[in-house]
Amino acid sequence: MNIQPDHYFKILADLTRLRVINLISQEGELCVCELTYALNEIQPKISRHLALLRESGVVLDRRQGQWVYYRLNPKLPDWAAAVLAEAAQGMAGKTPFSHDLRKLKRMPARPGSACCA
Amino acid sequence: MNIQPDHYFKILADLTRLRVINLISQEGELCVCELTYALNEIQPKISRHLALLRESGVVLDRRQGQWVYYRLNPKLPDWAAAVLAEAAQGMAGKTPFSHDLRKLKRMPARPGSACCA
DNA sequence: CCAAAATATATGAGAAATCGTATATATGTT
DNA sequence: AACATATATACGATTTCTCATATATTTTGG
Repeated sequence: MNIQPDHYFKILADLTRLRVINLISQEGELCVCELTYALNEIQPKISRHLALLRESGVVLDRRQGQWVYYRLNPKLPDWAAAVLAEAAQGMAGKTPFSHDLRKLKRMPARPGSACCA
Repeated sequence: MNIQPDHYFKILADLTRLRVINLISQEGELCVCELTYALNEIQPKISRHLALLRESGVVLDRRQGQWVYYRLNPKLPDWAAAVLAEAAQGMAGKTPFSHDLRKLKRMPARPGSACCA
């Protein structure tokens, strides 16, 4: 994977995308409806931002049944992955980033969760 | 200093500004005419981008005679400074970043240089 | 004080990014 | 097949960025 720094920063220069990346980094893998719920945004908005992240190679997607799960691309260049790690420091404890994970945890009937174990 | 990650990435999400930051990081301090020469851009364009960097607190300026020198703000949050350090890795060896420093070195009559020692 | 050099700002135009709404596609269920 | 859920995309409108050109400000040298 190769990416120009200015393109990469353009990708990160959006609040919704940063929140998505932040949540995905913390959880490993999330589907669209989880992100939609956690960020309290409408689905097409989340989907469009995920499409941009996918097309630019920042995230990978995987369909499982009716859900599509997104994860970080492990082939990101080292410097780009390091930028995300540093950004995580900047987001830690700040609104709205810190609220997103808590909201996610409170989501009823999350797709992966054992609802009927 | 405090800065929201998404705002910070917006600031970095421009090729001209990244080139400016990259050169300033490498040289410590540069005036507008040096940046204008090295990047081969018109002066108002450089000046406007520097104004944005100054207003957002990423760089500081200092007037010395007819020249205004710009340097990185040492009070950048740790994570923000670290992002710049990682970005430098991404810029290393890539066009146009790698050309800028060489062009600067070839600048005739650089303001700080001892032209008449 | 006047001219030249360095820098900053104002302005209007064009390009790009983002958004909400509507709609299309894919999957699972009955 | 019909329907519901999850996700993706198309579209037009609005906002935001960036730019080149023109002009203002500051400083130096005569």
